Amino acid sequence: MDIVGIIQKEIEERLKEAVLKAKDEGDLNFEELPFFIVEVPKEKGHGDFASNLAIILASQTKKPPREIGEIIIKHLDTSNTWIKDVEIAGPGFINFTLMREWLYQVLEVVERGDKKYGRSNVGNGKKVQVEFVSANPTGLLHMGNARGAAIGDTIANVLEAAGWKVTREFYINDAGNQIENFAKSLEARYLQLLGKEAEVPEDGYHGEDLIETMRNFIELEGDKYLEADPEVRREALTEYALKEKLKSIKESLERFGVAFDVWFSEHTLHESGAVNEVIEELRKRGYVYEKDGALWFKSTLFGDKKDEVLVRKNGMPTYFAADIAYHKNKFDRGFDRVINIWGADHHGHVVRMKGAMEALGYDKDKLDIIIMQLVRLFKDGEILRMSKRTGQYITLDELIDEVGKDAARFFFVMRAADSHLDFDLDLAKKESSENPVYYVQYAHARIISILRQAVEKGVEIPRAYKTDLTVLDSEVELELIRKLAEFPGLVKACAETLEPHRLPHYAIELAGMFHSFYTECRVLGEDEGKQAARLVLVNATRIVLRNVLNLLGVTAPERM
RNA sequence: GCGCCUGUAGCUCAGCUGGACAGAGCAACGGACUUCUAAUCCGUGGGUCGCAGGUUCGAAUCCUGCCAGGCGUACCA
Repeated sequence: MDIVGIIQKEIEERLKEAVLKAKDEGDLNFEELPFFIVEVPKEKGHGDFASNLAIILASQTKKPPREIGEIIIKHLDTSNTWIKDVEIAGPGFINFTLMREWLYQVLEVVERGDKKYGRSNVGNGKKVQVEFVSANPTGLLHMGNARGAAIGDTIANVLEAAGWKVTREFYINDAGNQIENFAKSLEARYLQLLGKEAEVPEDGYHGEDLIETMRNFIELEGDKYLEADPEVRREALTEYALKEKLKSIKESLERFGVAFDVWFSEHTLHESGAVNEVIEELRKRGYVYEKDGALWFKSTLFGDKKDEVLVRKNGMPTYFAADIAYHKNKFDRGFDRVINIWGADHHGHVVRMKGAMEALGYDKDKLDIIIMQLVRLFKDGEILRMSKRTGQYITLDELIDEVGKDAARFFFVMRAADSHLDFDLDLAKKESSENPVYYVQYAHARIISILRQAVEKGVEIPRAYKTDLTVLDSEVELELIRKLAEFPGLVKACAETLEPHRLPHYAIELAGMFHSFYTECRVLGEDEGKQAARLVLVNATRIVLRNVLNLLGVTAPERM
């Protein structure tokens, strides 16, 4: 339940009634009721809620906003509401001050909601698929993948909280050119380890992890592929290496707190004929032509700058063709909505992909593609270029080892996806104890400590509805409750905009307000009434803090 | 060249879809622990919101043009 939302709606209704009544009685003259908002103002001095209705109506009614405001207030019926006071302020805002009881009501709602506080049903049980990370299984996960993992998983969490039925999916690019390069690189390492002359191709994978992989392989299989037909050899090496890489990717993601529901192999799309089928389908629909021996998709029809190759001259379908088949497969599985999280290096792909879906007759608006800007890594004050080819990159595992899962996830989600992210490794290490995530977790640990000691003293944590909460009347206490009240609206907004970065900011603000409260207000040892009310407040804060941390995939520690 | 993203305090970034005097965290400086965890709190300083126009009662937010950075512009993925 979202008290703020309910009150907003209520005020909106009352305002509408007032304005229409004013019109009927000839006090206001306008054609159409314009769109207006009821919001929680940033400034405390502006009341609990505020509306811009009077300002919006100014141009239609040809009256000054403040005068319109007066007229609206004259016709406003505030009976049976929390509204205590209404006034015009600034350029014509209508500010509402509510009876304090609404805040006390919030505590009861938080307590009753408990784990469900913040959840809603705007998704209405519809099916949504979130595809993210989808890293090439030719190496380990790097910082860019890590950012995608944190953002994708949090978006999935938020959608779940908003009532969607979510499937988390990882698309395994286990086909195509890169696999060829991968195979050649593996072969070179294999031969090298067995004392033969061989070199990793220039556009191959130079990372040292492949040496390790081939060492493991030799331990199992020995040198029996030394004299084998190179094609057979490469296939055996690749099969083994892909399995090993995928396993370690899974393990890293698990450590990072990310669990996928579906691991979807690109290879199966080629094998099943799905890729050829979708190409045929596009051909039938007239979106395909041949040129220079290759088969092209007319992506320019959908706003792309150039057409895109589906099948190469050598007869091999491109990554794009397979990806179309994959996305068709997604829609055919009955998802009401499909969300992709891609790195900025794929942004050129967006228009084509949506175009292809349109060409196949799907609703392209059901496909959301979130483009995530790349992570720039700094070490010793210098930019560290990341590349799988050269094997120059910090892995997700190393990141977890150095700064921890919680800090890493929090840090990645804190930045908006479309902002470039500078990640200074030295700083992250150095500041690990000052990282904002600890600030939030510390608030939670402090709360648990209070509650624990209360129990030890034989003090029961009182229920809100049985407690006189009106003794919570200091500024810090009321501010804290206001913050708790914001939470459901925030989760809803994050789900709508697919922008989870507001969650960490909220968590920091909430923790900050709690820390201020903690310094200013004692809980245990106060007179019984005050102690009881504050225990209710502290417990409610615990619930919200835990819930927001859960959404972020960050642990809420009991001790620090 | 063209397309997408970005440009807000010394640094890293928010700014709730156009609202009421531009915020936070680091960093700097000054205070606060015999009392529920000082991984904390309180206070101070710091900004022509890249630049120039435009729309609007009102612009960091929308439009146009510049400037700077990132990414893309493969029969790679």
